[in-house]
Amino acid sequence: MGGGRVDWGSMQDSDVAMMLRRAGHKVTPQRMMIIRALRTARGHVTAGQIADDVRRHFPAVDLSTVYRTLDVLKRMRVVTAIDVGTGDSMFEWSDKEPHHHLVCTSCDSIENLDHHYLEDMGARLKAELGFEPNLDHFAIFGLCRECQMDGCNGHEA
Amino acid sequence: MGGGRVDWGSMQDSDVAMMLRRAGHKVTPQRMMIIRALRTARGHVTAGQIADDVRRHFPAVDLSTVYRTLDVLKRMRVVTAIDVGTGDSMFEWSDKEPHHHLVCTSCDSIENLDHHYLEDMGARLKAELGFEPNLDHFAIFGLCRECQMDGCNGHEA
DNA sequence: GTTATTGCAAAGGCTTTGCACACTT
DNA sequence: AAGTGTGCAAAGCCTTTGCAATAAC
Repeated sequence: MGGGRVDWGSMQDSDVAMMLRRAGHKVTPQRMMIIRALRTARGHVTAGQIADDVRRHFPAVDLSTVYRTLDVLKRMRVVTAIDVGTGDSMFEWSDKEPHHHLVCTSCDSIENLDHHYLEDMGARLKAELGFEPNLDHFAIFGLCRECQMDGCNGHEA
Repeated sequence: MGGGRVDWGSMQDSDVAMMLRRAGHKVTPQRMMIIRALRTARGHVTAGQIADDVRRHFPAVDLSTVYRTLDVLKRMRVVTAIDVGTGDSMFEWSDKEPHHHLVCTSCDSIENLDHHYLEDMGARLKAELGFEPNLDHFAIFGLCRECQMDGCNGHEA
């Protein structure tokens, strides 16, 4: 039972550093900058985007360091990974309410979706099927309002 | 407006061949065997599994041919691709009712989920947010009944 | 001083692409 | 005959891993 969701909303860098140490990890400049990149990103970012961001201040950071740090943060449950099928994973700092993503398959935009849209379904899965869904992060594909208007729903081929 | 879902349920190989031709594609033994592999698979298969299956009768088939054929079939909308985050895509012949997948993150089992579990949510997304979801295929992650029992919900780290 | 972490480089897995030859139409 | 489809090989992309040097504890 994973237990409660912590509110990291007002967390400071020093708090994150302490969490790292308490989890038995070391606090390095690279890690702090990766964390900062995640926290200042307005949403989901790829590992490559994090690396690019960090390199503006710290040019030598390697992608492998980013991936390894993301691994640590995922295990600490302060970062969530979502896979929207674009080939690369997207990562997000989990300081927000549980929420989900509406991915437009035409323009690749991603909007957030409030958790309550999935709650009913989740309850039914558990009650009727015995399946305990992990609804922390969910991606729903389709067409956003604009792309429906544009008629860019091409009958390809 | 993709339009209605055709019932391919009782389709025969010759029907598929005709569809290919009508879509301007050529009917080759490789394609027919790939199609057969997809149709006889009891669920979702990876490109590699299709290749292995086809090679039992036709050893020279290349993975690139499988991928290219899957592309054709996807555009003809007789095959659906789902991404369950395992790194490789899974493909499925779309001769069934729209349905979804419950993916157990502990034992990697995949059960099907009837469409009606998602219908309500889909309607709300459209009505309240203007987002037209594509609910043809959906993957929901979580723990199946057995893995909840086993307590293999490890607090990793 | 110990131990974890980094950067570099290389490998890994899945998928895509270029090209000449073969096959379907 | 015309044109698509195939196999082969190579490349592409994201991600992971091995290793010696480095930095945090």
